[in-house]
Amino acid sequence: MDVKTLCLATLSLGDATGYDIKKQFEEGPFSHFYQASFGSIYPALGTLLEKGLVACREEEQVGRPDKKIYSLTDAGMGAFKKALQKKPSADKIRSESLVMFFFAHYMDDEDLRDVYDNYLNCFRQKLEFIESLEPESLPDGRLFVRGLGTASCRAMITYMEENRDQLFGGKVTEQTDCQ
Amino acid sequence: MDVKTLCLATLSLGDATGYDIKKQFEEGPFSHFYQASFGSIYPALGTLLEKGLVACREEEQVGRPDKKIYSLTDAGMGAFKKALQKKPSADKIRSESLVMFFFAHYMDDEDLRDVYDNYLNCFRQKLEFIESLEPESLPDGRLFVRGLGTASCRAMITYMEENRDQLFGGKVTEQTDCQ
DNA sequence: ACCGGCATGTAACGGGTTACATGATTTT
DNA sequence: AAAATCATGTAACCCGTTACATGCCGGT
Repeated sequence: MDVKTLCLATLSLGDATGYDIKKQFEEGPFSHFYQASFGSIYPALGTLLEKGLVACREEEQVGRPDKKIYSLTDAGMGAFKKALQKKPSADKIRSESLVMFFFAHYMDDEDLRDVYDNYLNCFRQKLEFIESLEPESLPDGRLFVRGLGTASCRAMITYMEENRDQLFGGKVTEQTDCQ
Repeated sequence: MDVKTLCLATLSLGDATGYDIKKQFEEGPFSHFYQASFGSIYPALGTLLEKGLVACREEEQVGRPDKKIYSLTDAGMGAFKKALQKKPSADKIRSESLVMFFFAHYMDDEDLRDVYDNYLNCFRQKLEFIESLEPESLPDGRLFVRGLGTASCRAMITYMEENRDQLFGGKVTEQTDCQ
């Protein structure tokens, strides 16, 4: 699933500019399982426009480039639904933090503690964010994804909190409360 | 963290050929959080050899190319430890299945059920595999990673089983037991 | 005075995947 | 007879990130 398809997906939730789409990738409900940068989004929107899968209306602005508001065409919606029919590929995960935990014995205690604190914090923030999405307003699929997100974040947080000592190999390490 | 570093990581667990390393990426304990193909591994090993970070001894074989068994040099171990000191980047996740659940309302029930069954199965298999690694023989870090893996797999499986109906929007759908 | 947010875009670069080329041996 | 496993490697390609270019406005 490439950025083009993800743009269609985002636009199915409402009209948006390239800038908006980028923001949705880093702050919106997709942020957990997908990300993309300007360098891929703008060209993608251009291609989609050529193919007639999105429409574009320009809104003049003073002092900054005209806003190009994209919206999904019927053809675009069709293309998106078609993309959803393909067998999904397996999840692709790359976690440098897990690699570091895996090789914890080669690391300084201080570095390891930083990685641990940071990683735990990530999940706490992610959880907080996901929970901030009001469940009442979500359609079934999004509710399900929300539930999966909270469930797995909670599991990670709980395990990390309960097994902190295991990672630091029984050595007595001071808590890093501040920071 | 690029393939070169991951090759060093793999070799720190024992000598291996390019072919072995590939297998470890798809079957070994890394498979959950990293993957790589021949097209990246062989060139990576070549570069590492040039830089003196790995050594290579050849073993003649009949009927197939000579086996090139790589091992980590002291310099290689040093480079790997250095790589572990860098601040890890955030996890990168791409899950087409989650995108599909998110947009479940645009999908056929049959396709959706396939995606659901498949995804659930993935986690069951992953869990089974992780649990097959004997905890006694693992150093602390690997034990911790193993624990995180089981915890998050269990959470996903449980949530999916308990909320199956939610995804299918209350519609009565027959179980797909066989297949 | 400077930084962050808004807003678009391009070009260079990096990195990895896919597919190809080769070929014996074992399993189905 | 076909497919999978073992074993290496290359080249074309895809896709995406990073960095750059431009420029105003509002807040600190």
